[in-house]
Amino acid sequence: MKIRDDYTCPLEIVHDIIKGKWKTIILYQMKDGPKGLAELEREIEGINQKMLLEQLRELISFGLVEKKSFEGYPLRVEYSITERRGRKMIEAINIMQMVGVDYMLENGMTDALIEKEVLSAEEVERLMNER
Amino acid sequence: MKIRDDYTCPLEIVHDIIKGKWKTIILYQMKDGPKGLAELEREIEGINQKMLLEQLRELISFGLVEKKSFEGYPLRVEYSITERRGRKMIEAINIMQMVGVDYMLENGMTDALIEKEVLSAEEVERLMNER
DNA sequence: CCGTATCCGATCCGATACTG
DNA sequence: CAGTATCGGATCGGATACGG
Repeated sequence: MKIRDDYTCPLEIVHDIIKGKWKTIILYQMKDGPKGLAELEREIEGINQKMLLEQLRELISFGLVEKKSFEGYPLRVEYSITERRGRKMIEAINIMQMVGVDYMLENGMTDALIEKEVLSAEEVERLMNER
Repeated sequence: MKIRDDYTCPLEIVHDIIKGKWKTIILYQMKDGPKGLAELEREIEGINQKMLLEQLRELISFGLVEKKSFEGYPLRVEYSITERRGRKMIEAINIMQMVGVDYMLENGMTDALIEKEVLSAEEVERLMNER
């Protein structure tokens, strides 16, 4: 990943930070605590190891994720959100999650939300009534 | 832009909604009121008309932007943030803007922030002290 | 379980030319 | 001022194979 030095505005940097299909999802998955690599790969539907490592490396280089390695076997590595910038980005991702949910509610994708356990049937019900 | 129907989570949709180099910047530029096309093109450094129209079309199709055309000459069109989903996304973008600023402060890009009038010299000073 | 390397099609995006 | 069409290089992302 090339780090440029001619950014014209902060949002251009943020785009570099979270661009790609997986970055926000990876961050969101780590919001409740450190995760191992295999764990992330299991929990994120459709990702493969190459993409996961690639994106994690970039997130680390931008100071949103920290990596901690443990010696000995079995090998263990923990990836986690950084306290300052990572946490802040999670705030934004939480809002974006709401926007995505809103879109899904509007477009009759409620079943998917319940199946994937993003929301309970009751929560979907409540949100639909609020709209 | 292809609209898929097999999204596995809300954030995957959001990624489709704001992906690309320009979407967040375009939205941010409209946060204080409707904008014409030429106006946006002038204010967003580095964008060209083709990209602008392309991205606006996608933002409209996802319900984040509205377009209003006026009859007669000179031609006039207004693009604006939608009240529900667009406004919500602006909340997230505001936070992302802060993350970008934080990154710039940490990496000695303060001059750029002041030059582009993102922040005043005083605000930069204050934020640097907070860190 | 963790990480690296390569290949290759899909897409993104910038330049440019043209219309109402 | 607003919008469309096309072309080609750069980048992205999925599959797959291999090494610590």
